[in-house]
Amino acid sequence: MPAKNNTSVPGVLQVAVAAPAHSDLPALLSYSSEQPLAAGSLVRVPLGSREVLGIVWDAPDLSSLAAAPPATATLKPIEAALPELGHLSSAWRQLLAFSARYYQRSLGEVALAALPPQLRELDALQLARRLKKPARAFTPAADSLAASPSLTSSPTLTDEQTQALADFFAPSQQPGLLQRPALLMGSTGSGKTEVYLHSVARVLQGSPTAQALVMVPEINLTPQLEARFRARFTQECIVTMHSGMTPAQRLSSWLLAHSAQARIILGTRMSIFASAPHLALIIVDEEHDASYKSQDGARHSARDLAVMRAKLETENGHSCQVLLGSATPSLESWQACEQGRYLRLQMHQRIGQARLPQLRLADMRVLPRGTLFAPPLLAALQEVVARGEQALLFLNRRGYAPVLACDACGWKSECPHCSAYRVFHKSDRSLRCHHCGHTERVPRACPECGNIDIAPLGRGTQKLEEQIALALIDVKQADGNALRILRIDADTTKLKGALQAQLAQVHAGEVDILVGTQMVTKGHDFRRISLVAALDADAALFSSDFRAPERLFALLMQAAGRAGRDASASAAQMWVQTRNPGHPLFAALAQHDYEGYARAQLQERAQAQLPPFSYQALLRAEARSQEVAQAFLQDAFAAAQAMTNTMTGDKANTGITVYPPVPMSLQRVADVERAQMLVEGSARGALQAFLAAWLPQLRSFKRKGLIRFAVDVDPLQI
DNA sequence: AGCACGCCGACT
DNA sequence: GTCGGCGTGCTC
Repeated sequence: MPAKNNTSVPGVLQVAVAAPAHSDLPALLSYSSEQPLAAGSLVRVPLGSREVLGIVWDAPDLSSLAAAPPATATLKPIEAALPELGHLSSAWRQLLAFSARYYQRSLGEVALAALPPQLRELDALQLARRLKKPARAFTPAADSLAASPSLTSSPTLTDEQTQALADFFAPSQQPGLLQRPALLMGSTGSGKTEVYLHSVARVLQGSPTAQALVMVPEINLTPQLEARFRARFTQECIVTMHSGMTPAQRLSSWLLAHSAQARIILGTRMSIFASAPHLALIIVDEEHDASYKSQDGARHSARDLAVMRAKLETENGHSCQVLLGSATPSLESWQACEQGRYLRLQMHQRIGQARLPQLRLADMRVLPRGTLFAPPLLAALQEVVARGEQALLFLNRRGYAPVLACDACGWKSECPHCSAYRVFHKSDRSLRCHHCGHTERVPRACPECGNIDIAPLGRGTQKLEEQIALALIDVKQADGNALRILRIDADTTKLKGALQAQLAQVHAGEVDILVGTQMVTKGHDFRRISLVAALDADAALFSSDFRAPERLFALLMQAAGRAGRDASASAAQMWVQTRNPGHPLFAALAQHDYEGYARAQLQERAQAQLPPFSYQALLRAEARSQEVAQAFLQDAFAAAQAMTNTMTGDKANTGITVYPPVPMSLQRVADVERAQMLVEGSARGALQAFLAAWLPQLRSFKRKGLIRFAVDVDPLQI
């Protein structure tokens, strides 16, 4: 949708400012300005008693003028223009306008939140000073740029990699038409990163100004990604963008990308909003990963926005392609391939001799209750260690035990502020709530009845570390020394650089058995691990969340991918301890059959009319009491029903289904009660139209005790 | 969201 | 007599 300027008034600017979602303010505020400023320009404007950063926006077209702007004579003038900053491109503005509309937030909130915080804080003078300082990032000297190609030594591509690249860059059948997004399906170890590196090289060589954006799901993965790109593109300016950077670093990276000096941008989901005027390629690695969906503020999906951004950039005159990559794509992306909306690129083989690990199920039903490790798994661990290889034990629960309980009276370590148990951490003998952070020393005796015998129930990674050490106490390394066990989880990696240091220990072979949470299953390239074991996968098998099986399959595939990456390692094994060895998920996993599993899952989803065969939105309310949260949602529910009834008219079906409010599964967090209600639409457009008509009414249902409410469009967790 | 204004309790 | 609690209301 090209921007229309048909209601612009000379001397009047439409400006987006950081106004919250549910304030009375319109999306754009009018200010007077002596000089005309192009849309996308940055300005500082007075707002109430403060002065804030604003973005000059395209004048709205007549149809969207809800309320008449104030009389021109009474408009406040802008405080200052910031011409040194240039302007934000039309494609960028359209992306942010789309994001605001689709995720039902105000334009100003979304657009301003997409800029680096420091840019918002600095006034015109401070900014001018900041811009004089050369940005502290690697920029190649001009002469070396001309002298050597940007692409340095790269390994020979496999046939599959060559084919994937050829297909991705094949000229579109009809010139001028939008290139379809591509989904690169490559099993772990098939060399997806190499395809990314080549794609970026190709795009950068295709145009002297072209920029590429590469996203990874987690901040932890940026260092190794950055290392790979810096080693390959020694002559290019590369910047990173993630929330772990200091405000000054973030501003610096942003300015380099905005000024097009940086040609490669690496980052987490936030980088989808980077200003990059010549963006020609967006890569989304591990596109199935839930981390691409923002869980705070505007709940956007950076993966979905990447597809939209490529489209908008292309429509605005310069072609931009998008490449999604995963061994286990989201069912949404997989379905898009099946329907021909996305181009499928497949790589089945692992590089070199590396083979996918063999799945070994340990049937826990045949073992005495309370067995910690299946004997065959222990035997396999011993063999692995004896060969001087490494093993990874994976348990998705940190701490020592998830709950502490009293045998005598039944007391459990509930958090006083949340509807959850506090987790026992043995190292500092604390009870910690993983939701609100509330921490206390472990009581000596049961606080209810004084019984001394309070016992930890279940196990977390700390206990697992202890148990495996005990179970293998007689096992020595090949050279006769004691086993070295290392635990990696959020608790051991709190300090900056700790994770990198611990991973280095693993790489250096200073560790025999690695114990960890989900954190270690993602992306890290372990060379000598030949055995991976998932110790407690059963919980996810029977979860009420319809996406749980999809996630578990991806998680186990990804975990399995950590094993056997080195050709010299012996046959790699993936162990799963389960009481449900007959579950179809394991059969598919044993065959490494993502496609079969995806088909079966999609069929189930189709029958139940679940996404991607329907579209969902959640309305969430937080309040001082559950009654207030529910009462608010009840009003919203009634309004929604009234709407669908009127919308129905003569038709039998509006395509919208509204479900009654329910408490959230984690009902109380930090003394805030939470409830939600689900809205389902048979089509994206129908759901969007419904939300746009419904949400403006909700403000009038606000009541005392209601803290906030928000919608989550395309929620991942229900 | 900020940040004002505004009307009621314990301190120099 | 003032400092400060956070309840309502406004911001082109």
